[in-house]
Amino acid sequence: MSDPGETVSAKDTEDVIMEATFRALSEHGYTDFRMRDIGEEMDLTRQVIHYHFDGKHDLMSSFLEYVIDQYEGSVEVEEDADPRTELDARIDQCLFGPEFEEFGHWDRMKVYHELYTYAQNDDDHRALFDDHYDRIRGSVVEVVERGIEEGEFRAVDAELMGQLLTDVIHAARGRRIALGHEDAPEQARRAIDEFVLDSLSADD
Amino acid sequence: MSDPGETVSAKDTEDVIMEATFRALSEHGYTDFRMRDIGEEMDLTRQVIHYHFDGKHDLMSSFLEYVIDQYEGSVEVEEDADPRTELDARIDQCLFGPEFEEFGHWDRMKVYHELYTYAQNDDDHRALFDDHYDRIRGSVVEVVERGIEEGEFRAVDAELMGQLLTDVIHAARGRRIALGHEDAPEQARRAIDEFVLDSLSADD
DNA sequence: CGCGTCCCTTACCGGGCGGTAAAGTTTTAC
DNA sequence: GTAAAACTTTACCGCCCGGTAAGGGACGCG
Repeated sequence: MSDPGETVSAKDTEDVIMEATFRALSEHGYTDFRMRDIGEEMDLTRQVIHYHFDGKHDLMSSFLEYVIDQYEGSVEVEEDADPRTELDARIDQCLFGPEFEEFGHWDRMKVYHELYTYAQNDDDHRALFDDHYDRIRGSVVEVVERGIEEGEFRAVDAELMGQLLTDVIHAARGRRIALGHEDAPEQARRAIDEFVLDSLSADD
Repeated sequence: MSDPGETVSAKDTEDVIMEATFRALSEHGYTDFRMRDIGEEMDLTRQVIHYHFDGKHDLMSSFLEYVIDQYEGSVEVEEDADPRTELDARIDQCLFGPEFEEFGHWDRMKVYHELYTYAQNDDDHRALFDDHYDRIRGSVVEVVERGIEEGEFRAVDAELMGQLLTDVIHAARGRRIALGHEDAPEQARRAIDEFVLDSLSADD
């Protein structure tokens, strides 16, 4: 049969490995994470990994791209809304996940943030995150710029504003994950509203 | 001789081990960090560690306390200054280090941030960081509250403001360390000034 | 001196890790 | 139909890590 739903292609198996890697990483944490753990998270034996990937490092590089692609693919914002609405939507999505508190969202974020910190010791991984971060920040900057053009926002330094917002979002997520502050995202949302966006509106 | 500068006390050795641990961690990164690396960073053999500490985990717990104590001990702010000045000083110290760009400051921060992220997988470590974070945030909140009382700041939610500031600081440091954005602390400083503290002053 | 205590070293080990070799098994190609 | 190609498994290995056992030297105290 050539039914792509039945036959097992290399791509399918690689996705299975990626998801198993994600689960293993999520359960054990980066430092205690072993190749064997991946095997225990899927129906295949752990040795298939060496057929599809060239060792642990290569696997992690591919996994990092997988995670980043998934993150960026999950962002859905209607771009024709007015700037303030779009900005709110983007912030909410970064802080609370695509579908508010979707199951597994914080597990994914936990892995994401762990990889982010570890990336400082690996130039390739660092570059991947750097590009990714730039795209996230860029999308926020664009909205701010549009808001300024349309006269809805004050004429602030859009780059700086975008940077600040992304930083706050990132910190709040990190705090929820690393310290267990479950209300960190909501706090960040309030703080952004009261102290940052408040001064952004054009009428003052 | 009972000269404490000549005899080798347990405390001295433990400090030597702590500093060697710091260097090893700084060079190899948390995940590739081995007990053996500590031995290579000091004149003693690595086995002495097992005399002073009860295994790798116990060592890391002690090291975490050591790092946190050092961090908090390095904070020096004249508390009799007016609120805005003290707030500025605290922010600068968190962003740029005790003595502006003191040598080794960012190496220490790198280790600090790595431990912070890893703490999510260890309840004891997480608790240590949680308390620490609370003290840092608390000191910022206090200044804000004082500023409000003295009429220098608007009557904002001091807790929320303190949280926001600490989060921004944390994110900027993390970005400099993990992504190599050397100007992240300066950007954060500007953003805080222009978008946050600007709206904090009482006259508006 | 001699004995105990504290601190450190030398030598060694068991276990578990990532990785490989070779033998299936299934799918594709002609 | 059959041979090659693609994929997976079983079995195995060498290395390196954290940890321990045993001993040696320096100091304190009788």
